[in-house]
Amino acid sequence: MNKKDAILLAGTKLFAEKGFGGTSMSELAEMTGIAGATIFYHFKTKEDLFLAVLEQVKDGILKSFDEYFAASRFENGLEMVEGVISFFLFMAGHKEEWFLLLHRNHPYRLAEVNPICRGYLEVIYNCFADVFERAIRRGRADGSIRDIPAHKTALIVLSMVDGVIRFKTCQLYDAGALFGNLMELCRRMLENPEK
Amino acid sequence: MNKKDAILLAGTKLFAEKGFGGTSMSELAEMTGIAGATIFYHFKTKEDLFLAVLEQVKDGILKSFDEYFAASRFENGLEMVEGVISFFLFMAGHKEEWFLLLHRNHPYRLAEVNPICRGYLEVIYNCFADVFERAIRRGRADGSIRDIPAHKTALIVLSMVDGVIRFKTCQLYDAGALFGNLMELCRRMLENPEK
DNA sequence: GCAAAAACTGACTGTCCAATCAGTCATACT
DNA sequence: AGTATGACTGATTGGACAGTCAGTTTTTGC
Repeated sequence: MNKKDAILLAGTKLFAEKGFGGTSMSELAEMTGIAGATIFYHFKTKEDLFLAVLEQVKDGILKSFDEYFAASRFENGLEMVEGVISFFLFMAGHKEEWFLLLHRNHPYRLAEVNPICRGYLEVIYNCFADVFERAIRRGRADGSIRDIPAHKTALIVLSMVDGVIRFKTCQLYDAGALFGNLMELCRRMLENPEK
Repeated sequence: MNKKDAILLAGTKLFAEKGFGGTSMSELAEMTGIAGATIFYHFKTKEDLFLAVLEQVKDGILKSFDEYFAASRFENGLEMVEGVISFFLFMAGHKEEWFLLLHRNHPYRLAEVNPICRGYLEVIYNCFADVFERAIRRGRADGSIRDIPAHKTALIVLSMVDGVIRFKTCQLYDAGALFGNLMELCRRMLENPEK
């Protein structure tokens, strides 16, 4: 593999597991078998590397959702919400390091002073909120979801799913065991009783 | 103020804002006007200080809920759930540093190897889950909440509230603006339609 | 008032780490 | 074959940091 990609790969893993402050460049060098100075040849500073990692995560998330929607069909909006929730939980299991990274505090601190970082985070969370919002709008149009504000409701559903994923990655309890309940509660929260 | 308490106070603030790795003992010393060595007189290591801070947070949370329940009366279980959610959000505004600390990754990493830390976190999250679970059980008994598993539902409601708080402390969007929607969605999720 | 204990401190140490730099190696083009 | 460009590296540097220690000041008990 390309050394630059190897650094990004190891960087994603380390930043996700140990955070920005907890990761040392020499550790990263040792892990990849690449000389320390080589990392600084490809990435000017540690922060630059972090931003490159975050950009990759952003691209990965956008691509994943694109592929998911390209391959999926839904009966109605409510089923689309349920599908998106399942996909979120699938992704959280499959790409745990993405969510570990996003559940750390450092990206948000950095975003306060670094517009590039802020930009990446905005794209990621806009994507997250958007997929739910689109599903809710569709559900309202087809009558499967009752008359509720799409954007705000999308943010709350996102918070809920994100909260469950965080509790799982923190090993506080198992999200898998809650899957069925989560779906049922979401359905009850959104569904149109008149239909 | 007692120097030990001043150290704990500043420690809570710094660990919450900058994390364990991002906080330096000399910074803490400078902030409090206390000599660096004095901190190590009261707390053997940086980790010891962190545990003491977490213990204080734990005690504060338990005390807050005790006081809240001592001062509150609820018509039924569903209203109790709503009251608890409001109180959570109130606390998240009032004691932001507690939630910043709990939304960091370090405590959970430390908990994997340090049983004292694990103990504190368990007490905190058991408290959180318990208050919701009690409310749901009461609601099921008085008929205001439909027939759903109390513990699992409590965990999901907790995830949702915790998720909203996290999004707020990360400055991704404002929890206040979602308050009304959150309450309405929760009510819809739990309420017993037969009543 | 005094002795013992507790609280506190300045100066220091060894370690670790981000970043630099001068220079080597591989590749591509002429 | 020669050279220019990009990829890579070992050795080093300067600063920051957790933790120590020997000694001073303050508090406590009598």
